Amino acid sequence: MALEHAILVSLRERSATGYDLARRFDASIGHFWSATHQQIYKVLARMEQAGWVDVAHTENGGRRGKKTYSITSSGLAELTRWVHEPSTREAVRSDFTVKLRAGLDFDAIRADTETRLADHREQLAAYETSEKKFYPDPTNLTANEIGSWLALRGGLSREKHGIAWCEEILANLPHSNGETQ
Amino acid sequence: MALEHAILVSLRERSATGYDLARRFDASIGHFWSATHQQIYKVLARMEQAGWVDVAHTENGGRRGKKTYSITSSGLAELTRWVHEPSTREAVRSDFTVKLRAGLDFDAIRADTETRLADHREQLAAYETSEKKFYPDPTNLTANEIGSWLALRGGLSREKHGIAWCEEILANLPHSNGETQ
DNA sequence: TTCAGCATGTAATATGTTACATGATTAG
DNA sequence: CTAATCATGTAACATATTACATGCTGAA
Repeated sequence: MALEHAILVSLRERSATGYDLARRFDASIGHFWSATHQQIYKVLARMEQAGWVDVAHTENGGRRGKKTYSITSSGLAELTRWVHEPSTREAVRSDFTVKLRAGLDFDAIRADTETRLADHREQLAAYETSEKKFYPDPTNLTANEIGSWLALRGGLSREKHGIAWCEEILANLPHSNGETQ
Repeated sequence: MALEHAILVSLRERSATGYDLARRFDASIGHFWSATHQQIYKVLARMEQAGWVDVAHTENGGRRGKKTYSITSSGLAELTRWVHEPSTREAVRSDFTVKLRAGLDFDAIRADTETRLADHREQLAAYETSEKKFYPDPTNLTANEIGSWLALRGGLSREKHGIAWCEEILANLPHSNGETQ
């Protein structure tokens, strides 16, 4: 139910094509909501029907024109309504933890954990760079910036937790030859 | 793709009916993989077709008998195969963060954050109780227990991160009267 | 001219949620 | 007898993934 709302948040920052949105979902917004371009196009069509977004067509001779979407007042009203709903608990689905819990091949888990640890470190470094670049003085933010900064802080915290957990796993996992039953 | 595998892990610990599994997914396994009974029944039927589980019917005069599922050697082979696959990055989908990023009504976000903070604290306390009860001496675990203990440690870490982030939000969120644009 | 990036989508499939439905057993 | 828990499912709908498909533009 929330891809719509993530798109509205993004369009409120700047109008965009479906393609632009897909790129944003690969980068900034993707840090807390993931979506593919196929899903985005489907949802945009639905949102247009609902009147939450307007479309500006750019005809360019060729067959298919570019479509630039922007948020309408009705879209903003919907976003505001939704922000007032208490948020649902996120469903936890971690296949990594299922694998860990299986206790079936600690060498495979170890390798997997090392990959994840490297990922987390890379992501943490990217967030730290973003924070320095966009929020060098967090004591002095506009109302608009605070939400984005706190979202970024959540990402930083999440990666740090992920790193600490991976390190704990690596420190405690015994070595094995395949099955450990 | 992993509900099957979460079920296999659970059945490997002890055979169960769909109903039993649903309860486990509300409790222990649910801490890292959530599923409803409807979804579990659908997937169990598919797993039976695939030969990953066996069914023992308990006829009890009445119309519908109880079905007790247990893992087969083929199911264990599949689980082992899957554990060796590198795990996929979990798709992040946090509607709370989308709301935060929207920057639209900090009082609503504050209330939401307080609810989440209370949830996280409750969950952390539950994990801490579990740890004391089931793993009083973590330096002395069997191979089988280590995976479960590390999964629990991940839960503890996740809740601690959640608490710290909520506290940071509450400390930094300004007060507002509705729209803050 | 070829390849990367821009730009839009359809189709098939998989997965998950919500609402609805049934009936047995057990504890108060 | 009545309510909770045990136990199994169907149906409709919503959401997301994967594979496929098309065509333009600009740089090397």
